[in-house]
Amino acid sequence: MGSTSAGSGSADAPDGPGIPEATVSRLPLYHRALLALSRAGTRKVSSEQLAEMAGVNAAKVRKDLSYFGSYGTRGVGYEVDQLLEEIRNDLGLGRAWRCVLVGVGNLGSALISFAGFRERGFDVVAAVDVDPDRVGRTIAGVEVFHQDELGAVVADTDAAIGILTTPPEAAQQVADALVQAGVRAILSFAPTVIEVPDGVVVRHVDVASELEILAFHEGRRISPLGSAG
Amino acid sequence: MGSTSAGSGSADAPDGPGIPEATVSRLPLYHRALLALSRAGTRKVSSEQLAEMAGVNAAKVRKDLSYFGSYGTRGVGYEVDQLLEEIRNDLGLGRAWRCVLVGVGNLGSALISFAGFRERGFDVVAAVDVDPDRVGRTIAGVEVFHQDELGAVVADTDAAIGILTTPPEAAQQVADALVQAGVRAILSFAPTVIEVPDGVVVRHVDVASELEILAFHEGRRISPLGSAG
DNA sequence: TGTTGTGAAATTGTTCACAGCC
DNA sequence: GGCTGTGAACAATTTCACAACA
Repeated sequence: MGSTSAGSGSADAPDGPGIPEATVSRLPLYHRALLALSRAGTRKVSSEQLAEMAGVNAAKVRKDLSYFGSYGTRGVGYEVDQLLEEIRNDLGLGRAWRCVLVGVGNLGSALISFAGFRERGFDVVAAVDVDPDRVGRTIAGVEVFHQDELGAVVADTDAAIGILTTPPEAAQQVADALVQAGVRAILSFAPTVIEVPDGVVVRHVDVASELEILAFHEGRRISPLGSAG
Repeated sequence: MGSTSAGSGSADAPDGPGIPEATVSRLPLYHRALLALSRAGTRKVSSEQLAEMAGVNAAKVRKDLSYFGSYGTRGVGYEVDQLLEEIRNDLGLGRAWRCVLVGVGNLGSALISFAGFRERGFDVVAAVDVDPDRVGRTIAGVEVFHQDELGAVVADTDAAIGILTTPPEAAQQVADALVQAGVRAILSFAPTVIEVPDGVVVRHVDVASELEILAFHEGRRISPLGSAG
């Protein structure tokens, strides 16, 4: 997951023989849990507790963490701040990540205003749109430029991540422009497939698909099917 | 899952020995592709073409579809409208799904206003919030009630799906209230683990986690690591 | 001929269970 | 005694490759 993923799913990652993708997708859960523990002043945590907080099981926690080395103490557990630091480093959260958002509609605006990003180290440093009514505005301190200037905006801000919140028809050409501008990580909310060159990572968030998956399960509950045709 | 996922992930599904979860998560992709083909007037499609449109490979398409029976013709391909109808039924999209949204902040408001839901058969029929300033308002035709009335709102609207867009601190108690009210499918945007009884399906959309996963890959590109400590 | 449907193989991910260590 | 780290067993998923068949 892709995913999945959240509904998620992603293109090939250029990581060679490194960390399993399933493990990578759980690192943010561990990170979040450790952050809460650290803020609460907790010093030690067992794989069992961490698993509970992350909503997975303890064996998975230990296996996942083992890919990064041995950070625990047998008979004791993990030192919260040390493990947090390790995962922060693995996730590359020691720095602030600059993001450019493309498509300032309802969702795009909401994402710009969403404080949770900055807290976690992701700064939306600029936005672009094609609509002249939106260009020139400032949303939550983020200036909106014209989409034609995307290349210059990426270059000026040195953004590493593109957030794609356009309608699906525009998504591919925006992705092309982002890649052209040097962006190699894209988070797309557009419900369409995006083709990118090797080395560029795309992750998808598709809310309607998530609802459809829920509907699938809900529909099964009501009429279990089993035989048809 | 990749993404997902983008970031996704879900609780146990109550489906018995039915369709693999990985297959279920791809049905919306096929649905979307088939819808586009149907609208374009295309009558037949091969697993190869469908795979291209859905961003997967052909073997996967054939295997996935085979769980639902034989809808293709050897040497020819699949009949677009017939397959579309089949997947519509499987996903339970023949009907409109009523959704209640909890938490009318930036994201919640944006989701209410997002027309894409209704197009795909998901109606947000009511919203609730704890903030007195928000209660009583109407957003894109959707009335906002007080969260204390959640049970009554669910009962009155007969909503089957809950959309959870509260801050993480409130997520668990809202989920409890939704379950209490009879909702058995929840789409949560809150970055926290949610516990629900067996039979209730939760899917998570966690945007910050998706960004962290992108950051992980991006960080690896720059400094491949390989040896530490 | 061209494409599906599907067993079998390969790969990836999860869980078990226990040796090793604090 | 308790908990990590991990090889081995198991399960899920993907991919291969080809027989079946319109």
